[in-house]
Amino acid sequence: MPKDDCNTSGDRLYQMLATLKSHDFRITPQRLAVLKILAASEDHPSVEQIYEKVRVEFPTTSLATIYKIVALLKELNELLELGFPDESNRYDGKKPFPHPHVICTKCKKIMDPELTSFDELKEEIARKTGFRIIHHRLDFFGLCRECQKVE
Amino acid sequence: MPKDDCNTSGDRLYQMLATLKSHDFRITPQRLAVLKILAASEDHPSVEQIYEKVRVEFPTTSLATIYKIVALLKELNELLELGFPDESNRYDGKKPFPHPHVICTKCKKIMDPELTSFDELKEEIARKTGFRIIHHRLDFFGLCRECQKVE
DNA sequence: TCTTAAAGGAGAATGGTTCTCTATAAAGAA
DNA sequence: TTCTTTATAGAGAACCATTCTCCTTTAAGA
Repeated sequence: MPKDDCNTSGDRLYQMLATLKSHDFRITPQRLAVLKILAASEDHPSVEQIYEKVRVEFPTTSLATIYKIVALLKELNELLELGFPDESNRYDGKKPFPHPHVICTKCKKIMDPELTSFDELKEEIARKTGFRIIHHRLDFFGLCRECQKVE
Repeated sequence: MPKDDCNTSGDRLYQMLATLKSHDFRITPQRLAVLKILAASEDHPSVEQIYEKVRVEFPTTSLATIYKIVALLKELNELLELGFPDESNRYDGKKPFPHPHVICTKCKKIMDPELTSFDELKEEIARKTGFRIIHHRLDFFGLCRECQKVE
C-alpha cells in the first residue's frame, strides 16, 4: 500500500511498524506509543505534545527518547518534519511526503489543503533553474476561519 | 518606486534609507554598512556573513548589532527572512516580499527562480480552506547545476 | 556646542534540539 | 523458559543561533 493511500490510522500504524521491522529496528513500548499517536493525530503535533501524550501511559519516558524516535521515523521517510526556526518543529505522520500546509499564525493550527496542479509548477522550476529538485516546502500563513472571527 | 521594481542596488539602498528616515530611525555607520551589503548582495547572506563583511570596515562591530539591524529591517518589511531550523537564517534584501526560492542542499546556494502563475494557486488555497492568507513560503530543495556535476 | 534619547558593544541568557554515558530490555538462540 | 547480545531508553549536560540586559557611545535636532 502506498503511503498516500492510507485511509485509516490503523493502516498507517501497520505501515510504520512494517517499516521498522523490515529495517530490524526493535518495537519498544515507547516506539509503539509514538507510532500510535502519529498514526491517529489529526493535527500536526510537536515533540513536546507527543511527549505529553506518551507520558500518560509511560510516565518515565524521556524527552530525548521522543526526539530519537522522531528522528528515526524521519530518516525512514515515515514522518514529515515541518521545521520552524522560531518555535517547535511540527510533524505529520499521516502523509510523510512533501505537501502544502496552511498555518494559522494565531492559534498555530496546521491544515492540509487539497491542491491541484502543483507538479507543473515544480517542473517549471526545474527547467528554469537547472536544479534537480529533491523535495519542497510550501507553507501558507494566515488566519483560520475561527481566528478571523475573534480578531 | 515599488519594491519589486528596483533595477540597481543603488535603488534598493536609497529605498531602504528612505524607509528608515521616514520612520525617524537614525542612519548610523553600522546601519549604512548593512544596507549597502544587503542592497548589493546577489546571494542570500546569513547574519554571520553580513557581520564578517561589516567588520572589514568597522572591526569593532558587535554581532548583536547586526541582529538588531536585521530585525529592524524585517519589521519595516525591507528584508525577507528565510528561516531554517537547522542552520542560520538567510536574508533577501533585494526582494523583501515572499517569493519562491531554490536551495541547493549541498553548497547552500539560494536562488530566485522566475515563476508564472502562483497567484491562482494561492487563491485556490484560500477558497478551499477559508483561511485569509497573509504570506507564504515556497522552497524547492535539490542540487544546483554545479553540485550535480560533482556528486 | 549641547542635550538626550536612540543605538551600539559585550557578554550572559534562552530554548529547542542533540549528545554522552550508563542502565535497561527486546528478540533471537539454546 | 532462560540466556546473551546489543540496540534502546533515561537523565542531564552540551550545543548554538538568536535574544536579552545593561551600560556606554553617539546621531541629530536645538
